Amino acid sequence: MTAQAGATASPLTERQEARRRRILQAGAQLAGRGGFEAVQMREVAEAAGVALGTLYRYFPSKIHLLVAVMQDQLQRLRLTLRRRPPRADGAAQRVAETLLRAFRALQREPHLADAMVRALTFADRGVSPEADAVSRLTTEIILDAMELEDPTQEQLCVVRVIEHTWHSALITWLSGRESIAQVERDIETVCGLIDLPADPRRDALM
Amino acid sequence: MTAQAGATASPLTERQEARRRRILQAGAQLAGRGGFEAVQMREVAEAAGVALGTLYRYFPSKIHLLVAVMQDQLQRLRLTLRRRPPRADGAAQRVAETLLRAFRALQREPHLADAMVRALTFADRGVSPEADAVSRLTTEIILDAMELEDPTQEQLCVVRVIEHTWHSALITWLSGRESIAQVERDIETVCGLIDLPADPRRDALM
DNA sequence: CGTTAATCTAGAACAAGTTTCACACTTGTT
DNA sequence: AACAAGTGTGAAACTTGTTCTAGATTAACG
Repeated sequence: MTAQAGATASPLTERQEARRRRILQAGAQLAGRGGFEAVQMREVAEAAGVALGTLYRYFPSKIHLLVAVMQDQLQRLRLTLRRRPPRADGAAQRVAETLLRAFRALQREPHLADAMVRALTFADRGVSPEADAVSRLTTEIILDAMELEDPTQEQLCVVRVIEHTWHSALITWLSGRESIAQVERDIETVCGLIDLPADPRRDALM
Repeated sequence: MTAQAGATASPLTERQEARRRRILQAGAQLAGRGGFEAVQMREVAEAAGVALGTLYRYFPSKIHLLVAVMQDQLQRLRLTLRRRPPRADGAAQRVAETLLRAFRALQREPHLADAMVRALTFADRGVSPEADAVSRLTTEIILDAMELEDPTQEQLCVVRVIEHTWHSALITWLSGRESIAQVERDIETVCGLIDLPADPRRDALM
């Protein structure tokens, strides 16, 4: 349990910030070729110019490292989306467009996608905080697309289901069990939940 | 690539069938305590009374083994469901009831669930056929609950999305990021897709 | 039976994630 | 400047999945 894990820990000197960034970059680069298994901790350490022990001080496991890479990529995606938001009408359309755009981006780097998504779904309780950060980021990206200020419980639940579908569809695509077209249709299908007419329980909770 | 992998390979003698069964049982038992990481191949081999090399001849990796365990459990679940099918009215309700029942069963063996689900989502292209078998079984269980003879493309797509949600929700529950109640609501929410009227084409997304 | 191929066993060896240790380097404090 | 605490380094060790090898056992077949 190192201190750096949380965002609120000791503020990291400049050199440390640089090291962290070099490590993330090395990880992403190795992941970009070869995927999950090509990210070998010894190689990451060497490529980043740090000792193995140092790598483990910054990221206590390979999973932590790759989840952090994913967080990084998601933040980047979010900026891109802020600059060029989806313009379709209807929340469902905009969410679908957003995820399909993200999917297309991942198709350009399938190995990187493999490493990140496999790490995320393999993460166990020890990586909860970091995996949760990724989940929150994803949620925010979807809520941004919905242009929703104050989501209800039901809406949050729908967003969760969309996220589930997103992650699991990526997994099946990456493992060659589902085609790109199928993933796209899955995404469109699950986005249909957004427009689902109110069911009885909704009134009670609003 | 051993021959036994496919179901159509050489028919396995009685002793071999018994060995295979001992291995699966040993795997399930170790998984039942300790989860994924407690399933150590040396221990599985010892508990099953076979040499390590033999274990690897029957199951070419730990992932293969655990996916096979999952297949076994799913077949068992299916028999149970055949004997006592869900009786709610409405396909959506019956599917939800089925999955909630399965979820409750998994809650009784969370470690086993952990091992199986983690193995399934971690499976890469090399385990495609086996993972696909699990997927087909799950699909059939859901279709059984829907009491559907001849599913349309759209219905199959909805079933896929339900499966995605099911797997990913289990993952988040197992890693402590989502509560039992949330998983239950996710399942009920995604089952809402079943009753959704077939929607008009929309492919002008970019 | 005897032979031959396949299978099984025991155990060593290898690979990659993780831990540990002894030592050097920074950094903040007085 | 001196020192204490924390941080980084390099290398070795440890763990567990996986592979390999040499010999014993089994099964199939003449």
